[in-house]
Amino acid sequence: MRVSREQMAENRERILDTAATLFRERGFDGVGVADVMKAVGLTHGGFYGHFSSKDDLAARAIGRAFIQSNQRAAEAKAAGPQAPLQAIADRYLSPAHRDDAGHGCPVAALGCDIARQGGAARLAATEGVRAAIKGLSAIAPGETAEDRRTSAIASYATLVGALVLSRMVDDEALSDEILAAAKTELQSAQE
Amino acid sequence: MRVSREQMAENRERILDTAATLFRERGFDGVGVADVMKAVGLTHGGFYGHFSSKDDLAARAIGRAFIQSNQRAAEAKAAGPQAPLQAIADRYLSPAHRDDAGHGCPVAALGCDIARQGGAARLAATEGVRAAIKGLSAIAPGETAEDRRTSAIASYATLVGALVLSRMVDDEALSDEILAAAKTELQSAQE
DNA sequence: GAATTTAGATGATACTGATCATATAAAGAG
DNA sequence: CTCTTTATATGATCAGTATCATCTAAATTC
Repeated sequence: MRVSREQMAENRERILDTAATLFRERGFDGVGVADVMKAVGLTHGGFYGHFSSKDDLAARAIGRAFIQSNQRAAEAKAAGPQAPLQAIADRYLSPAHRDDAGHGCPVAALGCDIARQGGAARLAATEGVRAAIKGLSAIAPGETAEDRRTSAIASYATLVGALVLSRMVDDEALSDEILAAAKTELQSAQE
Repeated sequence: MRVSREQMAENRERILDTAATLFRERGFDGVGVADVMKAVGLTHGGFYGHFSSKDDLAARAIGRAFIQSNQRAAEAKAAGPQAPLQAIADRYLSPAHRDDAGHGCPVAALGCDIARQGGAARLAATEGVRAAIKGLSAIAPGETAEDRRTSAIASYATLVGALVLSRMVDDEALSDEILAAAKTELQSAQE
């Protein structure tokens, strides 16, 4: 059955958002086109009216996930009394973020998947990483702009690595310890 | 056709090694049982004489990858004139390691895949991470053992995150910059 | 409000992949 | 040297999965 023009646009948005979440939860190969469409409440056949292929969807979903993620980081900067980098680390390294990969950082959720992906998906991710580094550079410590950029990249890496490790391990105490250790180290690097 | 007892044991080893490499290169879902067996030079049917399932293989392959990886780190510690942590970082954050995921760190290559994996695979990875942290703790800076462990975990996270980021991006200059930035920051954290 | 367009539904196709039943030929036991 | 065992090979099954052709009913358009 046909739906209105704006309903269609909304459906497309929901497909993208749903895909961005499902991919982060289960990985690219863990989610089928039909899974995404079913989660949205549509049937699989209509998919190719919106996207040219699953890869196309993946690339756009990655782009969307990065935009949301970088936006959340920008929000965290502003809010709260702490230093901006500490505010970001507190959110990023929280158990809540660890336990909800579907709505979290796409690098931690899909980093190694993206590294194996081709063309468009890699490009979208590269833009996202660039934007994230730029955002962090504005609040990283350091005398020169170069120093701040170096520090921003290293902090980004620490955040990502700690979250990946904390999600991998099968022991909650160790997982919490990893998050806490990264937070502590980022704090002392700040001075 | 049947092969000798030791030939069979050797075949099993080769299946494990091959799987450990292929999984790191292409991810769990990117490699089929038949792919592994073909790479070893056997046919797919014989697989279930060696392992009870693909998940079983995955768990054992992860264990093997961690042992090899931690061993390489231990070797790097001893060799060379630099501080041990710097020696490890130099190897870990080298373009050679970035460009050869199949023989490198299983966390950077499969971290997010493992996080989605169940049971045995997670357990094997947890042991591997624990061992890696222990190894790094012995050479990390800090007054108390606790400080050293915290520092070791954070350094581990920085290494992993930087490698993942460097593999994700589609721009070699940026990729190199990420590796260099993490190396620099680990060096200055050392003092 | 009739004619036209089209978003999404239905169903088919062509692959791929995990798992297993059975066959076979070579190893190891006697 | 024969008999038994068994590591692999062959081939089948069953379940998914991406993609596409076709249909249909509702939204636009005139």
